[in-house]
Amino acid sequence: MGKPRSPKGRAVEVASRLAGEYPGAECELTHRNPFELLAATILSAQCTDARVNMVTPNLFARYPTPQDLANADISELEGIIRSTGFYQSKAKNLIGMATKLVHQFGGEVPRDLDDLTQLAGVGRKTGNVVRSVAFNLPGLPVDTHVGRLSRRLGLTTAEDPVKVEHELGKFLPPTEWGHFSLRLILHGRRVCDARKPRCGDCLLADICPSSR
DNA sequence: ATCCCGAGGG
DNA sequence: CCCTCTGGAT
Repeated sequence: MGKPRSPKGRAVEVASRLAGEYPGAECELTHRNPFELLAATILSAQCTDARVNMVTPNLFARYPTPQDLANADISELEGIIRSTGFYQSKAKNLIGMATKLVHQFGGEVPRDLDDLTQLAGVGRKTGNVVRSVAFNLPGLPVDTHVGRLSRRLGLTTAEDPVKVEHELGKFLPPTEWGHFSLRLILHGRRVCDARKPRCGDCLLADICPSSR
């Protein structure tokens, strides 16, 4: 098969190869329900999944339901999530998120992206994670990895994550968005590192404009 | 010094 | 558009 020359052609080829390499790519944030995933994803801002997974067992044990989290003592909550960074704003956001869940969404995590992004601490990336992972609905989370790899691979030139999301979305069917995002993240962590990409070990090197 | 599954506020 | 928020790992 010839080298894809267009961004769309490359995107389709990248998606196909990554699906072969990481067939069972899953969200690595520990969670048992949509509420826990939502909380874990809020904590994941500028923080590794591994670090989030170190605090969430305590968090979920202490605040099992939106009602419990809505009533949390903010100092105690800050202590539990402190090591994930940005802990003051994250604590405030978790309480605000849970409060809105209780009072405006009947204690349930909404599925609509516009509803999700109304919640404190929930932006487009977090909303799309919850939609795609918890509800198996169309959602293309663009985090730092997805943005970086998409640009290196020549799938987009946009820096704005929302623009990246919309450009990538045109290249693939909505049913594949979630897995594509997960696989780019996994590949970004294992091979296409932000500081020292290991192009020699990359299965995409022959179609990557940035490979050296 | 730079990066990690960002989001809110000015 | 910019800035700020934060700890931990490399």
